[in-house]
Amino acid sequence: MKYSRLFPKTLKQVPSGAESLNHQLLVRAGFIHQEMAGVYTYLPLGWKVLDKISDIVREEMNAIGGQEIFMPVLHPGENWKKTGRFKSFDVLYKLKGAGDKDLVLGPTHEEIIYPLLAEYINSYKDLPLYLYQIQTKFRDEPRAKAGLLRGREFLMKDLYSFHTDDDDRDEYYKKVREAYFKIFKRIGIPVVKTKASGGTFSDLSEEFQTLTPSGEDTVFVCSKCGAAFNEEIIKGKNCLDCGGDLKKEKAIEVGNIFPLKRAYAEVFNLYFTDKAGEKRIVSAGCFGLGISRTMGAIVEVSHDEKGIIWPESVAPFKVHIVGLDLEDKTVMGEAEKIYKLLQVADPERSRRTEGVEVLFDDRVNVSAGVKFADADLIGIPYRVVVSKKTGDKLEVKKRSGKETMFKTLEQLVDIVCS
RNA sequence: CGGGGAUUGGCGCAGUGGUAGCGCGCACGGUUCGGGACCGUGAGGCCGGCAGUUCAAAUCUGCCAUCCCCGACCA
Repeated sequence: MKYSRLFPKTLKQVPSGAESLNHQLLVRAGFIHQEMAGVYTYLPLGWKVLDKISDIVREEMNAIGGQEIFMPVLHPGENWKKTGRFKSFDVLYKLKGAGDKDLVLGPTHEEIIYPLLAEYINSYKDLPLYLYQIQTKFRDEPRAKAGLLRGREFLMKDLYSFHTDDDDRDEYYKKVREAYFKIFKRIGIPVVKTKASGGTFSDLSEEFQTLTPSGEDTVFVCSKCGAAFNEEIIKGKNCLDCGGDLKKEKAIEVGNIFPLKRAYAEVFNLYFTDKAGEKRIVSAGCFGLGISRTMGAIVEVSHDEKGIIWPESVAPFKVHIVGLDLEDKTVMGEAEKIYKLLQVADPERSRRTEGVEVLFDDRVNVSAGVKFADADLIGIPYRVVVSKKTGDKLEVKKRSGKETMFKTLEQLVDIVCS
C-alpha cells in the first residue's frame, strides 16, 4: 500500500474527548474513528488489525475442532422472554419490528444457538459439537468508555460447546483454556488467568486478564503460587489456592470461559438420546474473547511516547518503507523496486497474502521528520529507509528496538519472512 | 443512573454584551530537504439546539442534546 493513497492521514493533535491512551493513539494514527460513545468505525489500518486478530483466533478455534458459523445480530424477542433475559439483561438493546414485534440486538447468542441446536441434536452420536462465531455484539452500557475497552458495539468471538456429560465438557473446557493461552501468546500480549464468579450464568468461570494500570478490572495475583482471582471472589488477603500474599492489580478482561448451567438447555429443550436409549440433557460451555477489546488492550500495553508498537502477528503491515529524497527519480525508482520485490505476492489484491505486507511512504516533498513521526505513530514492526544515501545495504530499524541495522534486500526478506 | 467538566472553521484552542480570531491542516507560488522547515497569498465558521433577557448575545438566564472523567453498573 502506498501511503499517499491510504485513508486517512495521521493527526498531529489528539481530538478532544479522546482521553484513554488506546483511543488517542488509534485515532491519531488513523486506525479508528469514533461515531458516538462506544461506537467506532474501523478504518483501513484498524480493520486490518482486527482481521489479523480474528484470524489467529480462528486458527486456534479450528485447531480444537471448532466450526465457524455466523449467527444474526437481530434476535426474536420471544427467545429472550423464554429465558427471562428480555427483562433481566439490563444492557439489552430492544426494538420493535414490523407488526409491533419485539426484537433484540444480540449481546450474546445463547438465545439463538440453543434453539438452533435443539432442532438438530438428537443422538449422542451428534455430540460433542463445538460452534463459534466472530460477530458484532451490542450492549447498552450505562457508560461506554476507554476507547475500544468498553464499547456499546464491539467485535467478539463466542464459542459454544455441547456435550453428552459434564466430564466431557470439563475436558474440552481445559482444551479451550490452553487454546486461549496460545492465542494471547501469538497475539503478543501477556495475560493471567483469573478465577471469577460465574454470575447467574455459571457456577464459576475463568477470565483472561491483561495486567495494566489502565484496566478497569481489579484482580489479585498471588505472589507465591501465581494464581489470580477477580475481586468479587476474594474474601480476605490471602490466596484461595495456597494462602500466599495477594497483590492488587488493574487489568483488562480480554477473555472469559464458562461451564454453563443447565437452565438454557432446559428452556430450549436441548436433549439427546444416549446409548441406552434414555433421554438426557445436553451439557454446555461458553467461551468469549473480545476481539476489538484485545486491539485496544494491545495498544495499552505496547506503545511508547511516540506511538503504537504493534506485535508482528497483528501489525497492519510488516514493513514500512520510508522514502526520502523521492523528488529524485533514481531514488523513487529504487524505492519502488524494493517495494515491489518485498511483496512476493500482491497483498493489495488478496486479503490473505503470502507476501510481505508493505506500507510505502511515497509522499514527495514531505520532510523526513514528518515521515519518521508518522512511522513511529503507526507502529509497523520494521522500518526501511530508502534515500540518496542508500547503497547496497538498506537501513532497517525495528519499531520495538533502538539500533539501526544495515541489511541487503535478501537479508531483509529473510528477517521479515521468518 | 448520581457527581464534575466540556461543546466556537476539517482538527486543537482563544475570545465577560457592540454582528468572530489564533495555531495546525488544506489550496497556490517560492525557498528548504535525515526527526513534525520557512516566507508570501488564499479558501473555509449564521459560535451544539430551542426558548428567553436586551437597542444589541459566542458572551447573560432557562430547558434540552452530545462527548469526556469519577462513581454505581458490567449475564
